[in-house]
Amino acid sequence: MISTKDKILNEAEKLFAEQGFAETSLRMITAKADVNLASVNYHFGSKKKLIQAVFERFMDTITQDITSEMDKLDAAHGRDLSNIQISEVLQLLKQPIKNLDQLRPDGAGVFMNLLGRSYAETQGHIRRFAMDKYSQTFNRFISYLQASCPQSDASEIFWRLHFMLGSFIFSLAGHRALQEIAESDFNQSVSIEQIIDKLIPFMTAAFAHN
Amino acid sequence: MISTKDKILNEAEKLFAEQGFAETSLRMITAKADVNLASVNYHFGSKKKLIQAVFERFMDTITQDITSEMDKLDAAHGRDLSNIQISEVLQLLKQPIKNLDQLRPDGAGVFMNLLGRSYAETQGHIRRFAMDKYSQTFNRFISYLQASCPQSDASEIFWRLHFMLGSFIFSLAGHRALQEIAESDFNQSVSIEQIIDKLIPFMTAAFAHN
DNA sequence: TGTACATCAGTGAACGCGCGTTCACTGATGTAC
DNA sequence: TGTACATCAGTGAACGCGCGTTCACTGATGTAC
Repeated sequence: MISTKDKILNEAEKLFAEQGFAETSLRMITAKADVNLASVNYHFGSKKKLIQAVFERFMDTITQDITSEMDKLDAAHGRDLSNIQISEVLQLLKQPIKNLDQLRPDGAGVFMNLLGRSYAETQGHIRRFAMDKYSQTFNRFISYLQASCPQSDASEIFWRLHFMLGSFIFSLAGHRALQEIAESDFNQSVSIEQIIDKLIPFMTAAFAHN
Repeated sequence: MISTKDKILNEAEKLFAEQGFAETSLRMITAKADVNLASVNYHFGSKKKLIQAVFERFMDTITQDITSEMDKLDAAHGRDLSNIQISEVLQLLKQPIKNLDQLRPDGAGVFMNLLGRSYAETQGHIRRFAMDKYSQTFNRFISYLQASCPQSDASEIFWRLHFMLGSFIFSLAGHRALQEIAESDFNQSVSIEQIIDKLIPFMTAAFAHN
């Protein structure tokens, strides 16, 4: 039996991604989840904390997967990362994103939507919380990026990483609209995986320049 | 004297960009603009139409500027676009974005914020309206991109353009947060123009690959 | 094994509040004859 | 030039509605002695 808490989390996740945090009311969530309205405040305390819990569940999964991919990379290079390739570093993101997509229906799209909305948030309280909790994984990933781009200094890597983040969030969060256009204009049906497979070489070339 | 209608537009623009559409109430806007609450519905009909008007004012400006940059490019190449460079095509975006920034305080950030929020919108009604009204400029820009990337077919250009859009929107809409991090972590103060100057070569390299 | 009490998961109804919108109205300016 | 009427820009107050949150309560399960 799926618990009331998880029922709420599951429906909240979908609705937040589809409509945004402010546009989704607790009444919508509890109606879809078929639970009592007051149970949200019972289990989570407030709407704000529910948003954070939804975000955290996704982030925990993906950081774990990214960490295990980084461990694999370490093993493959025998801890000597001096001749690591950017393509390898970016490629490491693929499986974790694909896993998200299998974890739940349209998981990758939902997560990227959530991530984008969290960044757009007024007082960035999710961003700050994420920086705290996930900084270790984040910084480790940056160190691989630096190892593979010896020509770029730390600040340059920082900017490029965020340019890349923008592309990933924007094109995966809005993948449905893009897929529809690709379908109608070019008669071409493209999966999430294929989008990632276009994104990674595109970003690899961008990181490699200079 | 600045008209009531413009006072509303000016304040709405700022508040929408800072907090989002749903989070900004007509009462906040009219209080800041120092006009009567009912005047929003008098001049615009509804909150939804006000959002559209704010968006349109920015889009009209930037499409006009982009068009005139494209005219310049035509003139420089004597209408023969066969050996046009990607760097030229992307560079053409710089001045229009800079103009936005001078048009109003933090104009570029505000506009990119609005653009991002419009894309995230539930039923994409702004996206559809924009496609209609600005498709001519949009398609013309795509044709330059295609001329400069003869190795890529139309669908490939389409995907790359949206990857780029994501980077621009994400990093300019969130430029303040990024600037703060760059300041504190690298002791480096970066202007909007400098961000664009990092973005353009980054994207140029990405477009050029294959 | 039985009783008493505590904790947990959940519920139904109500709370006050801020929201977008509407409406009847005012006063200034423009137009027709 | 004067009068009548129409249009325009704006206003103050109220409308009903949906929101997040709270509260007193229930019933099941767990724990202590």
